[in-house]
Amino acid sequence: MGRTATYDRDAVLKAAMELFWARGYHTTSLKDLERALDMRPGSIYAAFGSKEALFRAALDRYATAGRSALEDTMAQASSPIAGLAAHVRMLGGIVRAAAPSRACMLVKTLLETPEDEPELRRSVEDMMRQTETAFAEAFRAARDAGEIASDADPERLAARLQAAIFGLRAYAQRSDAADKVERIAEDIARDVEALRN
Amino acid sequence: MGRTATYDRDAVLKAAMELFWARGYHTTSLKDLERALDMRPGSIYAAFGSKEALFRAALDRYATAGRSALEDTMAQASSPIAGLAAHVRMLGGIVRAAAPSRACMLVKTLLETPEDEPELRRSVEDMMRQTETAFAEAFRAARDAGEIASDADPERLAARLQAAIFGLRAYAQRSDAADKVERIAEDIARDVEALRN
DNA sequence: CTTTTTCTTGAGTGATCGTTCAAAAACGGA
DNA sequence: TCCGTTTTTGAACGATCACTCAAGAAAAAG
Repeated sequence: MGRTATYDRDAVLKAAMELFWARGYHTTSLKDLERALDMRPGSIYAAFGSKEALFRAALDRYATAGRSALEDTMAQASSPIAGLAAHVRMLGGIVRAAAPSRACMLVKTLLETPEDEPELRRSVEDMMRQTETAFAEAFRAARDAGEIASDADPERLAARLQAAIFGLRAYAQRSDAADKVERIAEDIARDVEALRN
Repeated sequence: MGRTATYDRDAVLKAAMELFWARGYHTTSLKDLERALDMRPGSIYAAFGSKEALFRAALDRYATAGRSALEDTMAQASSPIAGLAAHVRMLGGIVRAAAPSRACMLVKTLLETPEDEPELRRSVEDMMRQTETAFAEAFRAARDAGEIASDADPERLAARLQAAIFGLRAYAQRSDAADKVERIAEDIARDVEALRN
């Protein structure tokens, strides 16, 4: 059956994701990837096809992990609003965590992707929309359960929350933001909770 | 006195700013700049020294223009809070305006600058701090004038507002965000106004 | 007009980019 | 052990990167 691969595909994808998340797409060279993945160019191309395809796979892994983290938080929470608030507070902890970057990889990609890369652009926006839709569903559930006002607009609240999170995490990228980020996250979380009847 | 330069330095800087703002630092090549500035590499290097130096000059121009726009808005407003709210609403109009990008150039730069470019990073963060300080001064003036609560924390409010604006403009970079951005801006503006006594 | 000074031009530099591919290495099956 | 298959390796490729500099062009000074 031929030689068996020596690498763990998911571990490699994770390493690629962490490197791309930290450095962005254009500032990450194949040399950087060879080092981080401990693979030679031929193997990388046999496994993933191209730098851009690898990036997309890494980005997809990032978005999927983020969504499942949100799902877990929501499942553990006592109510939709409590879940969303807990999610925001968790994000406020990024300044203490040792993550590759404090900014969101989707936002970083959106901002560094000019309009001449339409496929990548569309992928990123799709992934953002999926998370925003999850927010909207939570707000809708909260409304239907009577937790928030019956005339609340789930889509509008979801867009606002996503924009607030984008800002929180972009702000967190500043090296002098450590103490302020948790306060901002707390403020956003309380705004969400303030929607309650 | 020798040959006189054929270009207008400020017009060139403006064109460079617009190109860098739209495409980011790493995705803008010298070929792109030659086209946008209508200058050959020798002239560009004689005038600005390096691609990075030109970028920094363009970034500085961007930040200065943004600050003076804020000052103008504040000067025209009937009160500090009214000025800040007007500023946010003006930013909500970026989706209709024909700007090089809807995202903030400072945020784009912060997110695409890895930690191995410390000087550029520090410049960007300094410029962000200047704007945040302007926000804080407005909130302090509002507090001292009795427009908002006497126990309000100007620095905290300023950090929160800046994060909200970062998020608004990052969100606005999405191609499907047109109708939502103005609503989000309106929400942020009303939050600012809601601080009033 | 001639000289002097400054600016502009654009071909060319070495380095690095993403990518390819022939050869070598490592496995399973017979 | 030998074969067939698959993976890994790393040198090499053309393209492009930021950047340089000798030569030409244009202005001011004499």
